[in-house]
Amino acid sequence: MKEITSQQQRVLDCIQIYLKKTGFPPTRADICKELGFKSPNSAETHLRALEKKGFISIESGASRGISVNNQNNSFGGDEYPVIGLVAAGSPTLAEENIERTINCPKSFFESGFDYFLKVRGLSMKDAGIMEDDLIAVKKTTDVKNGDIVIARLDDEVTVKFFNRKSSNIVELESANEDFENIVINLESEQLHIEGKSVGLLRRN
Amino acid sequence: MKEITSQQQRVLDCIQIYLKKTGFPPTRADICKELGFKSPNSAETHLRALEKKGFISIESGASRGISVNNQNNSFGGDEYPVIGLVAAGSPTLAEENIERTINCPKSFFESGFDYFLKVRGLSMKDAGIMEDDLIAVKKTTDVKNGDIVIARLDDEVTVKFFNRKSSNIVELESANEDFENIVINLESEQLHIEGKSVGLLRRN
DNA sequence: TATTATACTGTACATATATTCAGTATTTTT
DNA sequence: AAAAATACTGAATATATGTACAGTATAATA
Repeated sequence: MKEITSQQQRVLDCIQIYLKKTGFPPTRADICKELGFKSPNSAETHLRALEKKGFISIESGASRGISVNNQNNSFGGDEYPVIGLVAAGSPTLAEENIERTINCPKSFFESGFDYFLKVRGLSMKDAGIMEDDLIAVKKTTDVKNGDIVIARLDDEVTVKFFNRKSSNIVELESANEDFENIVINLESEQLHIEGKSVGLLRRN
Repeated sequence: MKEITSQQQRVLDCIQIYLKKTGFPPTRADICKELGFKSPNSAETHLRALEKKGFISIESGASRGISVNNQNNSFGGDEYPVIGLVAAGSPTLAEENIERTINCPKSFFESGFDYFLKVRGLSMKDAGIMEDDLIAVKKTTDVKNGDIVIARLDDEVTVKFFNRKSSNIVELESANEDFENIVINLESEQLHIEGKSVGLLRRN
C-alpha cells in the first residue's frame, strides 16, 4: 500500500463519511460537491489514484461502485482505545497509555462509552471483574451508590464500588475480601471520578 | 414496523448480502438477477413496500440509493443470536430460545464465535461469570482441560470447566464452592459438548 | 363484494452517472 | 532535463439506472 497524499486522504474520508451518512457510496459529482471540485474528473482521477494504491476498489461501469478496502471493515462502528490500568501510583488515562484500539459498534453498551480500561488485579473479583478484563468506561461524574466507578486519588487509579456515606465521606468498596475498602474525606482528600463502568468485555 | 412478507424478506436479505459482498447497494436489475425476477419493476415494487414498512430508505433519483434502516447499523459486523440458558431440565440451543441478536464485528472474539449464551446462576462466579452475562460461544467439540465449556447432559445445559480425568471419566467443575462438580462416566452417560467459551460480554 | 396488498412480466424513457478527451499547472521522481 | 505523478477545469457522451405506465393474477382485507 503506497503512500496516500493529503488530497487523496480527503477524498477517502469523504467517501467514508458519505457512506456512514447515507449507506451508499458517493458519485463523482457528490465528491466534487463535498470537496468543492468543479469537475467530476477531479474526483475521477483521485479515485483512480486511490484504487491504484489499493485503498479502494472500483466496479467498472457501476454507478456508485466504490468500495473501501478496509481489512477490519466495519462502518457504524468506531475505534475505542484500550487504556491500561497501570501499576498503582503511576499516572494513567493519558494518550500514551493507549495499548490498542477495538472496533466496536457505538451502541454496543447501553448508555454509550468512551474507552476500554484493562483491569489489573483482583480487587473486584466478586463483582465478576477479573484480571485483564476490559471495562467499558463512560466518562462521567454522575455516579450513584452501587455504581462501579473509575476513581482517581492523586495519581492512583482504581476500580471500585461507589458509596457515598455522607456529604463529605465517600467509601470506595472492593469486591474481594483480601482488599481493604477506601474511605475518603472529601474535605481533606481529593477524589476524582473519571467515569463509571457500563459494561465488560473478556476475551479468552 | 409492519409485518414483512417472505418475498420482501428475500429482497431485504438480497440487499444486505449484496452490500456485504460489494460494499454498495444493488440496482433494481441486480436484485432481479439475484432473485430471478424478469422485470425491474418487480424489484421496484418490493422496494417500495419495504420502504413503506420502514425496513429501508430510498433516496429518490439516486442510483443504488438504498439504505437499510438498521438502528445498530454496522456492516462488516454480523447479527449474533443471544440464547437463553433456560432453567435446568429444559431443552435449549433451539431457534425458539433466541432472545434477540447483537450486532458485533466478526472478529470481536479471537477465534470467532457462533452465538451468545445468557448465563443463569452463579456456578461459575469465581471465574468471573455472573448472572445475565453473555458468554461468546464457539461451537466445537475440540476442548482442552481448563476450557470453559457448554456441556449438555440429556437436556440439561451447563457452563463448566472441562477436565478429562481419564479416557472415560470427565469432570465438569464449577467455579463456586456452593456448587458440586459433576463427574461423568462416558461409558454409562452421554455428554455432549456444545461448544466452548471464547469470551464474555457484560452490559450494566 | 369491492378494495387493497402482493407478486409479478414487459416496454419505454428521462436522467443520473461513469468515463473519455482536451487542456493547464505544479510537484516529484528518474 | 525529461518523465511521471499530482491536481485541477470544462465539455461531451454512452450507458447505467430509476421510474412511470400498461397489463395479469392471486390472496387478504373491509
